[in-house]
Amino acid sequence: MVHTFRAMPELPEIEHARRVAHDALDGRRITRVQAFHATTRRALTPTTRRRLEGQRVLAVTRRAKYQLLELENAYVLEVHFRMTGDWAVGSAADPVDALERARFTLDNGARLSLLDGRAFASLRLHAPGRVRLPPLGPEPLDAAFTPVVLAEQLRGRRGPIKPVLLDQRVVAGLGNIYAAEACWVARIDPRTAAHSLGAVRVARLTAGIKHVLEHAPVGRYYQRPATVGERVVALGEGNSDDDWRVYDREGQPCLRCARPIVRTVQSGRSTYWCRGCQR
DNA sequence: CACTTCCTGCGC
DNA sequence: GCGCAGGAAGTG
Repeated sequence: MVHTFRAMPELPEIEHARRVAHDALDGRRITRVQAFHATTRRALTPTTRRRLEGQRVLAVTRRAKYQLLELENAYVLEVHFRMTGDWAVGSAADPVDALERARFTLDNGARLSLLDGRAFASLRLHAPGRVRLPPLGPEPLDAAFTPVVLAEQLRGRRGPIKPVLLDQRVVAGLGNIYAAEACWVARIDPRTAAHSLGAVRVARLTAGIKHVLEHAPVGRYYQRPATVGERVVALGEGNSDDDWRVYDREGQPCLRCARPIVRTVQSGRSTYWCRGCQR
C-alpha cells in the first residue's frame, strides 16, 4: 500500500507518478482535501481547499517535474515532489500515514495521498488561465530534444556543465543524480565549461541524457551500451548500491575504466565522476 | 556565478 | 546525536 521511491523522483519517476494520479483521479470528484503538515497547510489554505473540493479532475498532465491537476472549474493544482514526494492510493478509510502530508478524498471512496518524508514537496493552485511555471527548457525525452537544441541551450553558459545541466531552463527535469550519470555515460568531465563542448561531445551528452532517463535504475537500467562498441556492464538487481553507474560510488572502481570514482562539490552539490575516462 | 534556505530521515 | 542529502527559489 505505502510505497516510496527508492531514489529521488526525477523525470521517469514523475511520469510514473503522474500516471498513478491520473488513474486515481480521472473523472473523479474530489470530496475532501486535508493537510497534515505545516508545509501543506500553508499551501492548502481553507480558500484553496474550497476551490478543490467538489471539483471533478479532468486530467493530470506533466511539464518537467511539475504535475498539473486540471479541475472542472478550470483551476489547476500544481504539484512538485522535490526530493521525497510520492503518491499513495488507498481507501478513504485508511488511517493517516506518518509521512502523509496531504490527502485528496474522492467520490468513489478512494484517496490519493501525498507522502513526503522531508516535506519539501510544493502544492500551488493556479487560477483559471493563469498557470505560470518558472522558465523551463526543453523536455529531454522529446524527439525535438536534439544535439542542436542542447548546443543552443549551452551557448553562452560559461559554467561547468554538470551544474548547468541542473538548471531547469537549460533542460527540464534533470536532477543531481541523472546529471552525473549523463556526464559519465557521455564521458565528459563535469567541470568542463558548458559552452566549450563541441558538437561531438554535445551529441554524446544528448544521447546520455536520454539514455539515463529512459532507463529506470533497478535491473532494467543500462541494458544497452552507452556508445557502440562499448562494454556493457549489467547492474545487480535490487541492490541499491548498484542503482547508478557513478552516483554515490565514491572510491569504487569505475565500471568503464576501473579507476576509483571521486566525489567533488559543484555549486554546493556532490558530483561523482571518473577522472580516468571523463574528459 | 555560488551559496543558503526550506525539512526530516537516515547514516555515521 | 550531529550533519548531510536533495530541487529550486532566493540572495549576495
